[in-house]
Amino acid sequence: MEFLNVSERAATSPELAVSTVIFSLRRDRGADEDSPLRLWIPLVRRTRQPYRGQWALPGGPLAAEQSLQSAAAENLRTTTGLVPRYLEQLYAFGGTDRSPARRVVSIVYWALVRQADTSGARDDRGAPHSELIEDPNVAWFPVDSPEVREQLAFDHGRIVEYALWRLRNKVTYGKVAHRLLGDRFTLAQVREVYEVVLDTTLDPANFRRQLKGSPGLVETGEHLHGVKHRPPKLYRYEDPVTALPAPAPAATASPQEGSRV
Amino acid sequence: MEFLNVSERAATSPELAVSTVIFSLRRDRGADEDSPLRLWIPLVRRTRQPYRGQWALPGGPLAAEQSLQSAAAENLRTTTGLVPRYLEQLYAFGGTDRSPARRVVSIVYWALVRQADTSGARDDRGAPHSELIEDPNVAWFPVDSPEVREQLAFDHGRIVEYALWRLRNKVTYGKVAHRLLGDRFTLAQVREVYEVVLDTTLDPANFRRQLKGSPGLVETGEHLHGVKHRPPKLYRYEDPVTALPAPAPAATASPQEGSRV
DNA sequence: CCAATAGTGTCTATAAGACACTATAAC
DNA sequence: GTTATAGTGTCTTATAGACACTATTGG
Repeated sequence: MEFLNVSERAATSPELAVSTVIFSLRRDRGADEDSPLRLWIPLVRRTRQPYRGQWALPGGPLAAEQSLQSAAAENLRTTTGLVPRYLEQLYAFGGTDRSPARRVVSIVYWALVRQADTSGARDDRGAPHSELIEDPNVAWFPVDSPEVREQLAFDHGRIVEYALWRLRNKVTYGKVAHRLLGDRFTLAQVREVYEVVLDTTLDPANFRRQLKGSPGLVETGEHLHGVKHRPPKLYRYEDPVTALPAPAPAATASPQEGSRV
Repeated sequence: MEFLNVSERAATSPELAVSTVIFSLRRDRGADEDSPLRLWIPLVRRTRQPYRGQWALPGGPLAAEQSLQSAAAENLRTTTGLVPRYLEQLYAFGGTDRSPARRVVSIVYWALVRQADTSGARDDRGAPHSELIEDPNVAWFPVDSPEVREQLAFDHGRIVEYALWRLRNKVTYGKVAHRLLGDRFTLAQVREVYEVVLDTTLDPANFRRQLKGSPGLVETGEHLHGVKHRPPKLYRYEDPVTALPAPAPAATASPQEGSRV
């Protein structure tokens, strides 16, 4: 019942790991403009037992002097070569039967990276999208693919499912959708993110009105050209330093997270 | 980058502890019916360094084969002799500077226990409320007392603040208020819980309408007597087995929690 | 011109809040 | 009877959704 008085029991305490569910938007490889946009996550192939050869979330043990969030960011950088546009703690998974090997408690984060940035790794057919990272044991999969839904190591399938639920919630009630886009975006692009994430269709007129009412969204004065119809306005989000999102828990829903790193 | 491949680094991994913020409603000790209802939490006085003599959240190291949730429930039982009416994971706190001694990652839960049940310990003036637990190092404090807001060990003050924010959120959007009451309750009692937790006043008529529209709430057919006005109806919540709250993440906002243990 | 999407206006259904009103107990 | 709270009815206002309509580009 003593708090932090733990040294004498250290040997019996479970191991601690940090993993990250990283979401990004991509079109199928045909890459024609009309192919549907989907949510993808990067996975790492396990090279040891248990679950050797199966895909798992990027993660690893927590180093002695590393904060949880920076460990998650490092998962991301190591796997994708990228920096997160959004990073938030998801949950601590601590069931005693999570692994057939030694017991591990996993603190899981979830992250958003922008569309174009996903080019840093190979997709599931092994074709590299760029030269950034060439690890054959890293690949991107659609979240609704059989590999993700049925084949993941450990309890990672359930973890992804929960992360997806959380993402949908945040998109609905918060304003994280644009973190999957570039700095400047049209309202239609934001709507498409909503539609992909929530797997639904939204009325363009009503969506526009609602989004334009949200604080921090400003017109850039620029327009997107090259489309075969009226050129839409480009928007951005105000620098969060200007419109500070409230200190500590209040609006963030987590004490120190929700950062645009 | 390997998941669960941690044995060789075990010695450098931080220690793992579980703590619990336990909320209950009580009136001030005068106990006359008119004294205001407030939120209280139990604290444990530290008997060792660091922060020796100061109050801290109940908690301790995670045993090797214990689940996170059962560790939290055990915090609760050991401190208060009670079983939680609601128990949910709050957050994993893992800053490297949380303790002047060895680094500890704390997975924190929050719990609700019912009003009458808080009699199992002493209050801050040392007067025991029952014979259940007689530990002089355990006491209940109002969450808005200086001891809780300014004097807690480690980062526990911020943790309580965040737990309070989460409680307010859950009360607003979810239906946990009745977990602070007995099995049968009047709508006015539920409203009082809302008012205490959210620190506001609510229109009785509108609150009633809103609550009666919530699923699972049923009349017992009984009335509360002994009041000096029209006797209010008593309600209860339907057995959650009958009205199952949805499998897994969906409605719960957490994968395995939100339980009425 | 047409096709396609951007962007506006407006009607409706629903829900939240304000608040008047009736009902039933203790005294 | 009075007082106090239980419980109902109803009006106003804000908001979400449906959907018609105009605007501006490429071809």
